[in-house]
Amino acid sequence: MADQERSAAKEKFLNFLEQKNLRITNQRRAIVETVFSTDQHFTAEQLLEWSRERDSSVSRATVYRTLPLLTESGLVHEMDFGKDYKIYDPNYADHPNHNHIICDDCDKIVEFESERLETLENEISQNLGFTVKSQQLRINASCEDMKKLGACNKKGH
Amino acid sequence: MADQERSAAKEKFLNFLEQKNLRITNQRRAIVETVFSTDQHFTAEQLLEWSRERDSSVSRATVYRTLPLLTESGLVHEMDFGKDYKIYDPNYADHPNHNHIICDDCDKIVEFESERLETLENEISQNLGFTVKSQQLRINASCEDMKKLGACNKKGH
DNA sequence: TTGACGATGATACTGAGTCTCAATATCTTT
DNA sequence: AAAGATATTGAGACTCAGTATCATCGTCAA
Repeated sequence: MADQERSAAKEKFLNFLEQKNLRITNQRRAIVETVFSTDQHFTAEQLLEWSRERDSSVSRATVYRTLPLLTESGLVHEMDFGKDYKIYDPNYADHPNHNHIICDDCDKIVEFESERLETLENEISQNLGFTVKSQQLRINASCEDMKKLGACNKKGH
Repeated sequence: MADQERSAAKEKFLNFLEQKNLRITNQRRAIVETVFSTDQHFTAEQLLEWSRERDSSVSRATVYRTLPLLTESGLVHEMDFGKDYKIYDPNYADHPNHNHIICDDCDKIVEFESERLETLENEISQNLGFTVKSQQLRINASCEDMKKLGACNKKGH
């Protein structure tokens, strides 16, 4: 993500807070700066750790209170890959409706978008009497790298 | 699910246990009979409760130990809809690779299958250097029923 | 019947996420 | 700048699905 996109996202979130009559506190600033200074997916606990490096007063409660605001603003995407923790994507505004392929062997995550997929989803939903609000496609797969190395099956992890 | 399919699934699971040199205990029998006497999706806690109606000696630990065997056997499908508990589908052997539309307003869950979707998934994965092992598409939507009632937004739940 | 060992229930534990509440920070009004 | 209204905070208790432990029990083959 380019620098100007990062500060744009930060700006948008601060506006979002303002619109909702929510206050811009030092802790929220530290969290938001952390979120939009990386392209990586992260967990709530990681966000806590990183935010504390900027402002040691940031608490677990505040991180968990701020995450729903970030997703509500549309700038961050919450994902559940069936692990016992959620994963957040700070790069969401730039490519919404993207999906994930996860390599079961090496945990590599690749994102992709597909208009044909979206069209198909809308078509199927309409036939069943629904209107799509959001969707999440997860494909678990094995990747070429792993096949070249032989079936690794997480050995050595 | 027809009666003969139920007993077929039960039979298959008992064979599965035998093949793995695992023992057929009263508790496992109670759990398996519970699983294959319903078409409904269920949680682990529900399965515990229902199984105890058949055999009050069934413990939470045994239910949680048996669920991985049921999914490993391919007869039951484990699903994660982003809630803090998992949902199990005892009807999996009859229609694998099916997907779900969930009404955000009334929690209705509808299943569907689509060959076009499968084809598209394989195509996309191959282009990115992956081979599909499994997939899960979840569409969150609002259903016609809810729209007729006006935007309910979970009021009254 | 006996012995090997897989399976069991009770219960302690884990860990992500939520809730509570007294104290504090922010913003507005004056 | 001070005060008042109230949103926000951190610490820590709590929740709850799921896991681990361990002494005891049940199953099956010999």
